[in-house]
Amino acid sequence: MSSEQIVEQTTAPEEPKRYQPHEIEPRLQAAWDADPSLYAADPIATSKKPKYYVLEMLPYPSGKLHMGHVRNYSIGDALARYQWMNGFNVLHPMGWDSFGLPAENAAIKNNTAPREWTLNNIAEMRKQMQRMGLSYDWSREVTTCLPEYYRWNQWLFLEMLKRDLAFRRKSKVNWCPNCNTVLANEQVISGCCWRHEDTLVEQRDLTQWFFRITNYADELLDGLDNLEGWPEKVRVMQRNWIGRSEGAEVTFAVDQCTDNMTITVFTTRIDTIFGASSLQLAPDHPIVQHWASGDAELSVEVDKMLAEQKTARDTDMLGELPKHGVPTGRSVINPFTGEKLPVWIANYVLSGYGTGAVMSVPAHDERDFEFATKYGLPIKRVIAPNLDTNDLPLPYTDKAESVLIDSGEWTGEAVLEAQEKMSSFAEKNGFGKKTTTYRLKDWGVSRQRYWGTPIPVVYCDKCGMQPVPENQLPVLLPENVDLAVVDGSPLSRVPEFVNTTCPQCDGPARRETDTMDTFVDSSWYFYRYTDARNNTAPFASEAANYWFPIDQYIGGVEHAILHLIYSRYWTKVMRDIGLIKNSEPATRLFTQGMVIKNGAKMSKSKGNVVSPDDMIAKYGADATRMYALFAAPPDRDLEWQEEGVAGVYRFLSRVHRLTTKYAALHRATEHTQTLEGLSVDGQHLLRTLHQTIAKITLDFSGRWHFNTCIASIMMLVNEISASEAKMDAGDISPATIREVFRGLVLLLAPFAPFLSQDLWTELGHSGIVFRQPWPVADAELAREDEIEIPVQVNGKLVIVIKVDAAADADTIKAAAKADEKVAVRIAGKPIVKEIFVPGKMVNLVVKG
RNA sequence: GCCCGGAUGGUGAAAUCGGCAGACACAGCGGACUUAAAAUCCGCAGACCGCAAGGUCGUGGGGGUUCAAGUCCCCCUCCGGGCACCA
Repeated sequence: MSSEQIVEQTTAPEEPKRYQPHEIEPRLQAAWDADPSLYAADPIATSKKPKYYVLEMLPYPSGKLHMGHVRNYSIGDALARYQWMNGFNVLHPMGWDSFGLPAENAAIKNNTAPREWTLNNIAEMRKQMQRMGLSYDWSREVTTCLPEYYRWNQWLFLEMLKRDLAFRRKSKVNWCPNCNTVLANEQVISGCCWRHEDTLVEQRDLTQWFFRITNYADELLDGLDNLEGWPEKVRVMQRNWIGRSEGAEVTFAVDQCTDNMTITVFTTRIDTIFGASSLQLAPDHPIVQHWASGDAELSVEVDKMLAEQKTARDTDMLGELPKHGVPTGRSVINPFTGEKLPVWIANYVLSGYGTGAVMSVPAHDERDFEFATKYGLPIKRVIAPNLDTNDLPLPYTDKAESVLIDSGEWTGEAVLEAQEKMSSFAEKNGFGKKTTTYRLKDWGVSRQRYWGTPIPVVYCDKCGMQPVPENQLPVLLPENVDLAVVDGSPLSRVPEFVNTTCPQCDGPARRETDTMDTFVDSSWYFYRYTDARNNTAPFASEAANYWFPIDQYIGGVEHAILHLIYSRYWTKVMRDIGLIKNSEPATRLFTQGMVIKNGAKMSKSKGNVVSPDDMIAKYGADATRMYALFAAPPDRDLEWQEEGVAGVYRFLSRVHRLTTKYAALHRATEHTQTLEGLSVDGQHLLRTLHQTIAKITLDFSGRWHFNTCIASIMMLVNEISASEAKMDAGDISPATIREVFRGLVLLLAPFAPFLSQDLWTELGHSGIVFRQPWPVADAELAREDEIEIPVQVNGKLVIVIKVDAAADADTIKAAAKADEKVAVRIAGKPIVKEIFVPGKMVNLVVKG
């Protein structure tokens, strides 16, 4: 038996067109790929359409797409296609965040070059994205590890250097012994490296490059109030991260001190200063170091405390550390009262915040209270709800509607006013001022690793640090570098790279061998998309100003702090450099939920990873994408169930079968605007179509509950399916059938692009389905002429009656009372209230 | 400790403005088609009582507002996330 005979036997002749995504999808993708202009945005100069920039966060090219990517991109692609159909000039690009450690680690492990490994991964993932049918404009692809891109990192770095926004400083830095490099504060999670959750981060003293993000702390914070299109959650996280705290600095003179030594504290409660009973220093406060150097006993105590703080910080237990301290034997003078206060060293005071010194007011601070109780320090009440009620339990920390007591000339003042007046008083008298502190620290960007952007400066013994002149950019990352993990940057072991000449004096000089944090790359990549092939500037301002801000940015909430705060910062810097006009990168941000399996995030270690490739191989790209949108609303976590994908596949098969069945009829029927003389069944079908259009259109405009959009399309298809006999019998006009299938295919286009394109052609239409106008819901056709009204008696449902949609209240109430079941329940009982909600329900309240 | 989310059938979920709880699917059960199976199609399906008609209960728990509460208010439990001796 030949194989052809087998095919003949298994292919039922009456069903010649089965849904075959593996035939449709690659065929259409090949056709789309052959036309690179298909998804390219219109040129700025000629486009008359309004612009729409939709962007999904660019991935790290690990080699394979995971389900999180699939979900992220399915959301963005549905939106991009929808906006295209709504007549927007859509920019929907994609790129690769391709510098970073995994390439180096893979290179060490497999003995390949990071560049080769990365570019291979990119090629592989691009293929996967294309197989998924994502509508990216590949002519704008951005690959951050290529010199065409990273030279502009260097250029921007030099611009920041000119403006003193990039600077070098010796400081304590976070060091991951596993990555063998420095980490930014944002990359330290619970004392551990963000890439190595079980590796404790060490503190090292190194000279590092920083970006002055703190210059923009206020703008970054205040700007959040206007980002109404961002999730509140992200805004709160950024507010916490920036951590602005308004208060005052007060300087205390050290008592009996010959060299006029002072200690400055930061406090948000200067109003409580009359209740201060001691001054507490962080164990690593400079003055403590100074005193300890001449006091062996104190030195031992301080070292112990420091070790204890470090351990607690590493294990994320800083807050639980029992409070303790040691007296220094010295005192300071409270400048407000002239009182002598003992100076202690306390383990709950942190050097990294404020001034590393606090005044201790036990009566009005939980921590100070605990400390003072333990060591028997005086607890003096200076704040009360009012002058008469002054015996509430301590510590009393309320600020609002409280007044000062026993506070000299400020007694009786309200707390908030007293804070203003007392800071001014301190300032006038030279021992303090109003001030603001931030949790946000400057962004350390030096990395002692190979696979990143070289920092474009050189060091000359004669001329010092010199920026690389612009015409010498890019500083190319050398190839064939030994990546062995030992101290120091791998670049420092490449003499051809290190040894250069000073741009100032032409004498011998050494290049900077650190590379930039990869978050620099992703801080501005979305501007590059607007003019991706520009080789004389990072991008033309004209292009960026046309496209920006991004209308909709979509990505995971895990970037709420890192990427999303850095890129807001760069936007402000680039604005101040004069490159762009916008102050925020994106007006709307959407953070999609995680993809989980068996209740846990998919991960190799849990063995619950579902491969997108497998899903596409089994069910096709359309079914896989559509399931990702159908299984849960996009902002919630999504439990991946393969049976669900199979269900969507079956649904698409039904769509395919029905549409192809009526395709010939569709092709033979002229489009007619007049839909008069419709049969009841035809009317019904059209009504469902237009209700579905209305529902989906509404959802795209706000809620994005694509799961219910797809459910409504399923209902439409169920109804078409139920009308099959009537369509076949001629009870529904060809014009109606034509309308319904045409509408169905258009509605499906954002969710199942391949099938809709295939069916669009099958229906006899030419061209690209995503260039068709989005269907408009006709309110008249969508209107129900008969509605169902639930009738309640005393709030309990009795029956649902059908009434004319236009019926008035009295008619409906009468119909309700006339119903047998209702009549039985209200018989002989006085009706005390009749509630009628138009179009919704009737409730008869009876007595007894 | 503080700040965000969340909790609804066997499962994913729906109910957009306080108005029929469980749409749409998945899994399940029954049936049709088939020699048989797959595929497909039709039907059933919150729980409990009942042969049925029907009734009672039901959106994490407790209270409240209302003619009417998954939805609003108060208190509590659990789960997820973020922040945290931040002075």
